[in-house]
Amino acid sequence: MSHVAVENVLSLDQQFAGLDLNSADAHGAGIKGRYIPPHLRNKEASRHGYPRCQYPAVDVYKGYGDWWSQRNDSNFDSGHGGNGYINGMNDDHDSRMNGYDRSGYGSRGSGRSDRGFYDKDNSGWNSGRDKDAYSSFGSRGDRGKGSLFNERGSGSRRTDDRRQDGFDGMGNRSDKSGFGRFDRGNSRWSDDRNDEDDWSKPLAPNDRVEQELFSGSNTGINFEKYDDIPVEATGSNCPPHIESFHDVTMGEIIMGNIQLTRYTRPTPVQKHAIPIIIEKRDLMACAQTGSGKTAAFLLPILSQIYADGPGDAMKHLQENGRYGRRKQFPLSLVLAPTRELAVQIYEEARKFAYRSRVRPCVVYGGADIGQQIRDLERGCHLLVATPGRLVDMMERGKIGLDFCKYLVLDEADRMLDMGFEPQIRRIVEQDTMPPKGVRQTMMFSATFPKEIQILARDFLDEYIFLAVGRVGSTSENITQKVVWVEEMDKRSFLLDLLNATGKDSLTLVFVETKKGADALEDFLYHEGYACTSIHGDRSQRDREEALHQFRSGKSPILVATAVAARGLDISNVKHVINFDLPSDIEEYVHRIGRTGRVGNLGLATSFFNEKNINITKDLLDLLVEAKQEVPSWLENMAYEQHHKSSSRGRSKSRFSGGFGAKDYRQSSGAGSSFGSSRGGRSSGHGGSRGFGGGYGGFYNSDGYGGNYGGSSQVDWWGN
DNA sequence: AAAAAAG
Repeated sequence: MSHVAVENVLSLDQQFAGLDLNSADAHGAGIKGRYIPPHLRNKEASRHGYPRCQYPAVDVYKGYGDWWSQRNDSNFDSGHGGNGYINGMNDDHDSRMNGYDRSGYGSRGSGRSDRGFYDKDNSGWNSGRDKDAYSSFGSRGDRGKGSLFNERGSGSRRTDDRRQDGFDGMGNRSDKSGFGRFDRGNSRWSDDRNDEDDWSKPLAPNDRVEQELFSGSNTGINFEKYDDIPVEATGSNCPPHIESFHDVTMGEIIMGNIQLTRYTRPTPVQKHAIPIIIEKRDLMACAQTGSGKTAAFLLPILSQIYADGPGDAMKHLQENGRYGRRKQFPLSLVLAPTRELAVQIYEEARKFAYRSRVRPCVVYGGADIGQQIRDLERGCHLLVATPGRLVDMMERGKIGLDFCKYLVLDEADRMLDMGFEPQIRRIVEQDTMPPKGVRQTMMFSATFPKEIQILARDFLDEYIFLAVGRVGSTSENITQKVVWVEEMDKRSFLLDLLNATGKDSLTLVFVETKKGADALEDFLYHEGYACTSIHGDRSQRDREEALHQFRSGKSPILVATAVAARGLDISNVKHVINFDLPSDIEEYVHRIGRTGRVGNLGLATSFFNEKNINITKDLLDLLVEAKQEVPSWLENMAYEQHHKSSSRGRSKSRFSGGFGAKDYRQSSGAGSSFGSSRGGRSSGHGGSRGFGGGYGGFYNSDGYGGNYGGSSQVDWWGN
């Protein structure tokens, strides 16, 4: 999770100009001619070195564009979709930097990592030079504690009230002087007491750690884009949302670390979730991918832990003397569905725990448990875990949840679905964790099917339901494309997409099976592409290495299964390709959410064919809601499907319904029932309905795509 | 029938 607020309000077009999607036709789109599938082209080129962009001009995106732009409304043509996308895919040169300049990012100079845009020197907090600023700041915090933290738990404090007690000054503290401004003389708390139970004061800074934690790049962001998103917050006495991190009291440690992460403004979900959590309310929160959910729970939870101190857990440890270390009693538990996501949340927690007494830990399967145990024994106050390894740790007596006051289910709908629910109940209900109502429970996800919401209530008490945007909707910062591609054509088409992608962009390719991931990675590798893959059958070491190679750009193409669909925050993912579409719409939402994060723009291309009929309607609805272009064939298919079988709503029967691919093709393959809603585009269209207009036209022109109807040799799951 | 998550 990374985000930084940007002052500029950028239109979508402007943002596109700032991405790699902008450069003028380079070598990609110039030549129009017969389409030659990549594997029939100059194979020699791919043998030597790096074939990307070396292929003769391929007009894929031109075709793509024709097809997209033949919509009647012209705003698509002139807007971001038409030119930006099509041209941009061909090459990227250095359009990003130019784009930044053009769109008001000029002051950032070198683009993403340049800090000139921000406060160059984030006050005494940053460098640690100004220790005085610190202790004085500490005293201010304690003043707050006297009038504020003692009230904790007394019920209905309003955020407004809390701002009266001396914390207002933080509101303007964006400059260096801010940190040192507070009464240096008043140090009776911070210096004299030196109380280990007072966790609200920052520990000494550490340049090395600070460098490690905060040197990571931060991408630009445009929150304003989200500002008109409808927000639904239901539940009794819902606390008012905040507009600034300073509108609520989170204490000096959190505020300092917010500065270090260069977050300047809360995202919409943070604006709403933070005060709710600070008020100790249970929460079920739904917010779009890439909208800052992780910080939305980490900030208020950690701030409460800092304010309240270790409490019972520490007493317990003390009473158990040196043996107390053997079993750790975290104050907060965050559960995540994949190991890599757990690690990512842990890394984020480390940032906000910097200079605090809170020690975050992470445990997950596939890694050396002895090492994890040793790390736990050094102290664990906030634990991030995947369920299986946590249960293991609990059964080994290494973790006790007796004092766990804060429970977070990240990707909550996944954590409560069939595969995980028993383990979650084992952890939350059948052990020593405080019951709901005593602990505070928070759930976050971008998707939250109704039936899972109902299930989730088992774990919540008097909760607030928060939805930022419609539940399950996608960010409008993601341009979504759906293309009809038969199984046999997928690889060829994928190569075209990859060849048209800028070298600096990361492309994430999703497949449905582990086997498929291996096969596709192998194929791409032999075609000379720098790619890697991640799936659940690979060793944990390999998984983490693959993710690292991808993140760092050494392997700008990552082939992945569902393991990478949720939560992973990888900057610079410009393109998500659903080589295989998933079978449910939630998975789709999460997958494409790996791009277009925190105000950046992204592109998602999905290969659709007769195997994906089960997702037709949900996909259509999603595209419409996200204001995306909808291929007419998809509309027609949804229509057909609707009238073929009575509506089953969104049921679990994703694979049932007696609506097989074969049936479908018989009923519509001739094209007649597929009467194109755009009429005039029918020449050369008959046998290529799937490609929709322009694309199909050229794709079929050399006969290559003529066999579009041919079924692949493999069955539904590739076996 | 798949992926994921303990070993």
